[in-house]
Amino acid sequence: MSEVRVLLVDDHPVVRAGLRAMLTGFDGISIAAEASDGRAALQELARLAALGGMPDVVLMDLQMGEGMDGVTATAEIRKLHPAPPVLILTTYDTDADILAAVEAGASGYMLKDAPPEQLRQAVLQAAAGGTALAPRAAALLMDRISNPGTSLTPREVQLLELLATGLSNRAIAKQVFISEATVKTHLVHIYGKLGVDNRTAAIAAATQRRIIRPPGARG
Amino acid sequence: MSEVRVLLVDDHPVVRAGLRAMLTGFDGISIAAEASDGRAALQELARLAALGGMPDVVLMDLQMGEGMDGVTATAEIRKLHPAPPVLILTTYDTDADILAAVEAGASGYMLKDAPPEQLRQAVLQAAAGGTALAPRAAALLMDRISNPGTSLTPREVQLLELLATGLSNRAIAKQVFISEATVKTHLVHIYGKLGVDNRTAAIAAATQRRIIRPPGARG
DNA sequence: CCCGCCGTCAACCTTTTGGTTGATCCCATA
DNA sequence: TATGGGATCAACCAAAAGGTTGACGGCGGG
Repeated sequence: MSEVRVLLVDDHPVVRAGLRAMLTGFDGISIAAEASDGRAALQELARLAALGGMPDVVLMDLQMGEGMDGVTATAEIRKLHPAPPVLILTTYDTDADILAAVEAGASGYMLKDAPPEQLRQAVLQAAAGGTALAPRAAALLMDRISNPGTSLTPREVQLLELLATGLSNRAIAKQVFISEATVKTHLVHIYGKLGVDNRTAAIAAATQRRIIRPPGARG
Repeated sequence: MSEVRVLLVDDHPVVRAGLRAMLTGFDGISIAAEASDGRAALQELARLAALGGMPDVVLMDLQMGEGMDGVTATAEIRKLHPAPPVLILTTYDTDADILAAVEAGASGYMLKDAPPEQLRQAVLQAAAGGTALAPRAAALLMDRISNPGTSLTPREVQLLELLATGLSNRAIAKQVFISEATVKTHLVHIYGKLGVDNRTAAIAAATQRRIIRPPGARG
């Protein structure tokens, strides 16, 4: 059987060098190409496809500074190409990241602090059409199917976004043409659903869960 | 002249592999040892010191999961050993991170997305007793000496970070062992400097200006 | 040596939030 | 049609935050 060819996607040269060194050190794995963000990854895939040398697996970081992020890139790949499974390799294992990646169609979710051997297994697994999940990712998905979970309504998310810009209740009320009382009612509901008891904690929680974007987020 | 010997400190095997591959690829740089967190780094230094083979520079990540973080480790190194300069190599370039690192006695502050050549220069620079700063870090420090009055003090930045996690004034006070009155005083100063009049707006402004990381940006 | 900034704290007052109860209207759907 | 959830609002009270004034010790630069 031929080698498993990997497309590396990570914005840090250092990390790409590390993955290249680590993966090429394994039998049966080689690097097909590298990209520094999601858009570059799509271009690489198009280029490789034209050459008839589609990679067997895409190893993708989630957070990528300025460029297209990993979730978007994963969704794009899934939309455009049937072929290469996407294996997420990232630093964080928060619910939001894991769920977003899985929803985007990732075949696996691994953490960068995983030992090399686990990484090798995951790459081979994904290339073979299987899935590879870090323990916490697996646990989360199991938990999610048993607990549907109370989610925020669109209106609540909207208020949360305004909240995060630093507006007072009165200012929010004016902005969306409702009374201050209604704003407070919404906020109480939001706090309850997020499990917090004040507005700053709500912003922190909502940002963490990617319900809203961080104030001043770029891209 | 002999080689510059580097102690790598990063919790990710992949990143260490990348740095090792990259740095050993340069003439005049070699890896003395590696450590996966601050405590391990201190132990490595003690071991190397006993062998009479102190490294010429410590290349340290700031965020290190479970173990001792990079700022603490840097401060410890500065306290215990006169010798090896510490060069920070990290993902974020917010004021908070930069200030904390410089205060802890770091000789430089570089970002992981820096091109290899810049990294090489920085390592050599630091090893030679100089400093190496990423553009944003340099700009920040310049700004602080030219207009001292308008920028936030380290203490204020620290409170701002706690603020962004959703803590109440009382909780912040307990966290940093000061009175609630002092917290309020600091907040008033912060609001003034940021041109806002409440805590959520302060978080939004500080995030936008990259004084602090977005609430819930992990790592 | 003195002045200014930083960090600390207290007392006081006003404004904003948080939390509760209860109510109306609309809309979907069981 | 009945039931429930979402969105809206009011009144009320308690708690927290915002704002002001004043004060004190330390430390560094002029």
